[in-house]
Amino acid sequence: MGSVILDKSYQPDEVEKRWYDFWEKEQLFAASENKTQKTYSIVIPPPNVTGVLHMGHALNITLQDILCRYRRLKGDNVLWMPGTDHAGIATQNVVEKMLASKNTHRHQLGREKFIEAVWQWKEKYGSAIINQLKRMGASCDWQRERFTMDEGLSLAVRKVFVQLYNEGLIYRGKYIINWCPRCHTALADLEVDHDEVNGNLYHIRYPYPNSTKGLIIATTRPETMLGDTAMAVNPNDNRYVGLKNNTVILPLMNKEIPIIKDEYVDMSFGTGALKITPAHDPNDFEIGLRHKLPSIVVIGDDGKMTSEAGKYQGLDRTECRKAVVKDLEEQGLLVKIEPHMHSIGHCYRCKTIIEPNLSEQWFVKAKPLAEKAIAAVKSGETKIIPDTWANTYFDWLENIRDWCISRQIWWGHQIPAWTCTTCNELIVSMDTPTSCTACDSTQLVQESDVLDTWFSSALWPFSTMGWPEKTPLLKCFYPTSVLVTGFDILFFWVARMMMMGLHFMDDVPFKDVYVHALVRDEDGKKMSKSKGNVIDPITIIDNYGTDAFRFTLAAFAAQGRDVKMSEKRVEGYRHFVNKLWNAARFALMHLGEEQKELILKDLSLPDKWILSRLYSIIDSVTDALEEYRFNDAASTIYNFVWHEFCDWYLEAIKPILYEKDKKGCRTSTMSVMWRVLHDILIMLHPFMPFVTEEIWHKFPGTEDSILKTAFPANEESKAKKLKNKDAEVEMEIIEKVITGIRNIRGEMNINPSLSLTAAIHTIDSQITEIVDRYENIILDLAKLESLTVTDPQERPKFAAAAVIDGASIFVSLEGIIDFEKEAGRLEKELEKLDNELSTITKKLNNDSFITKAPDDVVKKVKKKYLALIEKQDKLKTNLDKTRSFANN
RNA sequence: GGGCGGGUAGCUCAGUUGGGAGAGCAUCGGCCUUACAAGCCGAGGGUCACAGGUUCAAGCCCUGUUCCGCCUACCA
Repeated sequence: MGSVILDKSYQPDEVEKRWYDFWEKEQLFAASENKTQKTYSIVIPPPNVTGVLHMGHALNITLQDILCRYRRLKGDNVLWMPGTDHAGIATQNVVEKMLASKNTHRHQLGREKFIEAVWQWKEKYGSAIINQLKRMGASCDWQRERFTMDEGLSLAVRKVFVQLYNEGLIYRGKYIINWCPRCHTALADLEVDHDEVNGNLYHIRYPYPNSTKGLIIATTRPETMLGDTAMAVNPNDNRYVGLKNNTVILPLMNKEIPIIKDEYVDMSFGTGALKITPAHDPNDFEIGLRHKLPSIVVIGDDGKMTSEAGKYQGLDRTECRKAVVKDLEEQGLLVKIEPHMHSIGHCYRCKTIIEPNLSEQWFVKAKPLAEKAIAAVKSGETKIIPDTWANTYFDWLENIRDWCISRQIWWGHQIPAWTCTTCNELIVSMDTPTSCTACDSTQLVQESDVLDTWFSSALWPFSTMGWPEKTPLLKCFYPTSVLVTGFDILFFWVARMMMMGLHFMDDVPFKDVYVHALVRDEDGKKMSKSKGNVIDPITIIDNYGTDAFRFTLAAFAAQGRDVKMSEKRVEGYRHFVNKLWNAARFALMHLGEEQKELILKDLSLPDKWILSRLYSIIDSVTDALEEYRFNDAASTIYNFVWHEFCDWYLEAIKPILYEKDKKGCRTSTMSVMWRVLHDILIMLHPFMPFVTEEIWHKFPGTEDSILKTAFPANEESKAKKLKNKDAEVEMEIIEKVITGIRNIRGEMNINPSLSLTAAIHTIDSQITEIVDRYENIILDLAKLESLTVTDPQERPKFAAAAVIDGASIFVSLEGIIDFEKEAGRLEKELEKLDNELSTITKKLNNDSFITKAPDDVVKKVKKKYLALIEKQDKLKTNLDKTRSFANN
C-alpha cells in the first residue's frame, strides 16, 4: 500500500509560500551565462514601480511564466529578466500627493530634495509589485532585477541620447506640443487619449474695418481667438475670390489681422473661413509658418490666460471661454451656437484636457528609425503573433511623427545637455562638461527637463543586460526569444524597442512578439477603478489559490480575444486543481516508495489505451505551447486529466488494483498509472507550478524539484511504440457498452446500488472478444452482476435495450421494467437516428456527391450509412417487441 | 474618416487545409459507489447575426447588410 496519504482536499496558501521560498533559496530560476545550452530569454514588461498588480499583469506574467517554465523543462538555459519602470509622471504624481498630504510642495523642497524623497518612496513601496509577481509564481531571475533609473541603465540612456543627437536624430525646437496644465509637462502624441465629447461650434463674425459686415468663422474653442493672428480662406473658394478687404478686425482685442489664402482650409466646412491661432493649434502653427504669422501665446502653462489676453488675463481657460462668449454676444458678434460632437485630447495620466501649446522641446526624428523597424517585421526577423497586429504596427510606423521626449518634471533621466550662459552654446555630452566647448566659459547650466519614461524603456532589452558594455549576458541572450505584452503598449513600447534595438544593437530585440488581449470583467467591460468593477488578483489568489487563477487565465487566453474574468470561472478551475490532487491521492494510496519505472510487460487494455492517449496529448500540448496557443494547451490537458485519466482510466484499473481481475498484472498497471500521472504533473507544471511541485515531492521515484526534470517528449522510439490505435478502438467499444448500460440506468431511474445482469447480442467477433476479456471492467463500471455474450436470439422480455455499433445490449429489469417508459426511450433514440439518417441518405442519393466528392469521404459516409441502418433496424425491432410486451 | 476584431446552447467561449455542431458553467433527473459532494452517473438545450454567392458539400471561402467592441486620425 501507499507511502503517503494526502489530505482530502488541496490547501494552497501554505504550499505556495513554502515552495516559492524553496525555489528562490535554491536559485532555481537563475540563468547561466555560459552558452553551452540552447538559450531562451524574455524580458519582463517592467511594471510601474508605483503600481500594484492588476489583472493585466496577472495574465501577462502567467503567460511568460508558462513559457519560461516550459522551456526550462525542455532543457533550455532560460533567462527571464525582471525589473520595474520608474514611470516618471505617474510616480511624481504619487509622491506629490503624498507631499500635499503633509502640506508641502515639491517647489518648497527643491529639485534635489524632491528626488531624494521619490527614491525613499521607491525603496519603501517599490517592492510591493515585485512581491505580488512572486505570489503569481513568476520564475524570474531575481538576482538580476533591474530598475530603469539604475546607474547602468541611466548610463545607457545618456549614451543613446548623445549618439542620436550627434547623428542628427535628436533635435531641439519650438513647436506645438501637447501640454498637460495639471502635470505641467509636455506629452508625446501617444500620451494623449482622445475622447468624443458633446461640444459646441461657435459661429463668430469678424467684421471688416469700419464696417458692420465681415466674415464668419466657426470654432470649438472661442477663447483661443484672443491669440488669432490671421483669418484664412481657401484660394480656390469662389466666395472669396473678389474680396475687397484683405483684413478683418479681431473682436474683443480690436486688432486688425490679415486675411490669408491657404489651401489647407476646407471649403465645405462652415463658411469656409478659418481663424488662425498659431500658438494654440498644430495646424494653425503650420499655416503660421507658411505665412510668417506671429504666434501669440494667450494660454499659459498653468491653463490660465496670459497678459497677452488683455482683460481676460488670469482667467482659467474654461472661465475665459464663458467670458468671451458672453462679451461676443453683447457686442452682437456671436452669430449662433451649434451643438457639435468632436474629440478632445486628455492627459493619459490625469485625464486633464490637453492644451496644444507652443514650446521649446526635444524630439526624436522617428522616420529613419521606423523604417528599420518596419523592415525587420516585413522580413520576418521579428514575428508578431497573432499577425493581425502586424498591420496595426505597420500603420503606425508608416505614419509616424517625431517623438517629443522632453518632460518638464523632475523624476526621470535628466537630459544630458548644457547651455553656456556666456555664449549660448548647446553642449550635449555623456559626462558633465566643466567648460564651454566654444568659449571656455564655466558658466554652464544643465537642461532641467527629463526624458520620457518610454525613452528608457525602449532600451530595456539590452540596457538590462549591461549595454553599452559587451557583456556575456548580451552575448547569450540578445536578441530575446519572445516579448509577451498587451496590445495597449504596442506603439508606446514594442515599436520603440524595435527602433532602438535595431539602431544600437544592429539586431532585433526579440524574435517573436506575442500580443495578448486585455482582461475585462465578466460583462466584457474594461476594468477601472471609477467603474468599480476591478477584481484584485491578490484577493483571487487568497481565495482560490494561484494555480487555479493561473489556469483560468491560460484557459481563457485565446489568441485575439479578450479574457473575461469572473470569480466563478476561477472557482471552476479550483475544482480542477482539487481533482488533480485527488487523483494523486488515489494513486499514492496504491503506489509504493520503490515505484520508479514503466513496466511494459502484460499491459491491460486500459494501460495500453492511456499510454497511447498520453503520447498524443504530449504532442498536442507541445505543439500548442510552441505556437502560443495557451488555451488549447490548457484545455487539452484539462480534458485528458479529468475525462480520460480520472473518469475512465483510474476507474477501469480498479479491478486490477484491487485484484478482482485475476488476469491483470497489477505491477504493470501500477507502473502505468505512476508514469501517466508523473507526466501529467510535468505537463501541468508550467500552468500550475505549486500544486504540481507539492505532489511531485510526495510522489515515488522523483527526487529534487519538479523544475529540474524534463518535459515528456516524443523523441524516443518508445512514444511511437506506445501510440496504439487498436487499443484506442477497443477501449472505445468498452466505453460504448458501459455508456449504453449507464444510459438505461439513468433514464429508467435505477438506483446505482442495484446490481443488474445484462446480455450482449452480437455476431462481431471483435466485440465478443473484448467483452469477454474485459468483462470485469464492464461489470465494475456499469455495476453489473453478470454479463453474457450470446448470438442474436430471442430477446429477453423484461429487459431494456441499448444499441451500439455491432451489438445490442439487454439489461435485465425483471420486476422493475416499465414497458411504456422503455418504449418512449427507444422512440426518442429512433427519432434522433432518423434525423441523422435522412441527411446522410440525401447525400448518398446525390449523384454529384458520389462522383465529385473524394473517395475517402464517400466511403466514410457509406460506412456510416450502413452502421446507422443496422442500428435503426435493431432499435425498431426492440421497439416493436417492447410495444407488444406492453400490450400483453 | 480609416483600420481591426467579434456575433455559435440560458451564460462564457472552442471549432487549425470546407466533409458527422462541441466544452465549461447554469438547468433537470438519479446517487454520500472504499481518490474526490470542490465529487460520480445520466438527460435536455443551437435556422452557427441576416441576405445572397461559389461548391457535390459552408459555422468555416467570397459579396452585401446589420449590431457590438476596440485601435487610429489635425477637418476648425
